[in-house]
Amino acid sequence: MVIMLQDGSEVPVFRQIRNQIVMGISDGRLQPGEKLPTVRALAEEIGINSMTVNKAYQLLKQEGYIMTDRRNGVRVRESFRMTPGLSAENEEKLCQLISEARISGMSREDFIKIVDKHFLDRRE
Amino acid sequence: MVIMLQDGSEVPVFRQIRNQIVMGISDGRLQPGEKLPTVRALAEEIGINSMTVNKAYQLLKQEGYIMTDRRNGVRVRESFRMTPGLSAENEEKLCQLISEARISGMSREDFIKIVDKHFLDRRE
DNA sequence: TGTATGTATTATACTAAGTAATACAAAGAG
DNA sequence: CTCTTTGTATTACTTAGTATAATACATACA
Repeated sequence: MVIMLQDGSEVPVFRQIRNQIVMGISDGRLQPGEKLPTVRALAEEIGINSMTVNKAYQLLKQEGYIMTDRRNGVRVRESFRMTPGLSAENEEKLCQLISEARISGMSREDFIKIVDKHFLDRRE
Repeated sequence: MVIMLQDGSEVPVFRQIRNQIVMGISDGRLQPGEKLPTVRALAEEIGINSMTVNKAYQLLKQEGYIMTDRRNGVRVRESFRMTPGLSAENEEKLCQLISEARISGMSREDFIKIVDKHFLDRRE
């Protein structure tokens, strides 16, 4: 899977990497057990420092999305043991999103259309 | 409307203020044309520097949520001339939220329940 | 003429992000 | 065994963002 950095973004690089890998897992571009690039390979590929890639991998590991092994490299976890639902932080973000959508005059139905567009998206 | 700061949060103070005011407008706690506290009053109320409050107000003004006047203070705008919908940035955030929800095993229906909970919430 | 308003300026301190250069432990390949 | 590649740890440095602090200014109302 290709990682594309948005250079003018206010989102830190390590977090952009983390986010794109999570989206890749969600939509099937990254399969369970699939091997990810090494920290050095990915760093060179996108032209950043390898410690920044390591930071992204550390975060993903801590969140339970990937597993790291000193010799085997980094792989997507086979099974995710998470309780289905939104984290408190994510529900807060969603609430904020909805507030701005409502003020703009967006309808509930149009909002759900966007939700469905992303929820049903799969590219496996 | 009472502004409550989360001290251990990674979200900057000026952005927490901005977010809470936007939510207040959305759910009706802040009415169109309603006067907001002065930068100095709000700063003292929540124990922060007045320039931090000013930064939040500047952001809200730039986004079209409030109007500032040198003598009249700060007021919620009477009408919001925005095109209904999500900004590109917000749709990206929503896509990210949904990815994490899907990986956790959350169903589309349960996600929409949370959406409705916030979309239908009004306290006017 | 007060005075209270948002705003501008300057300085300082702190933290996070990112880079850079190494070094180390582990495990497979030869 | 040695060599190489892996993730990881460490240290140092730069840059940018956040927040505070102390003023000062223009504006407009009482």
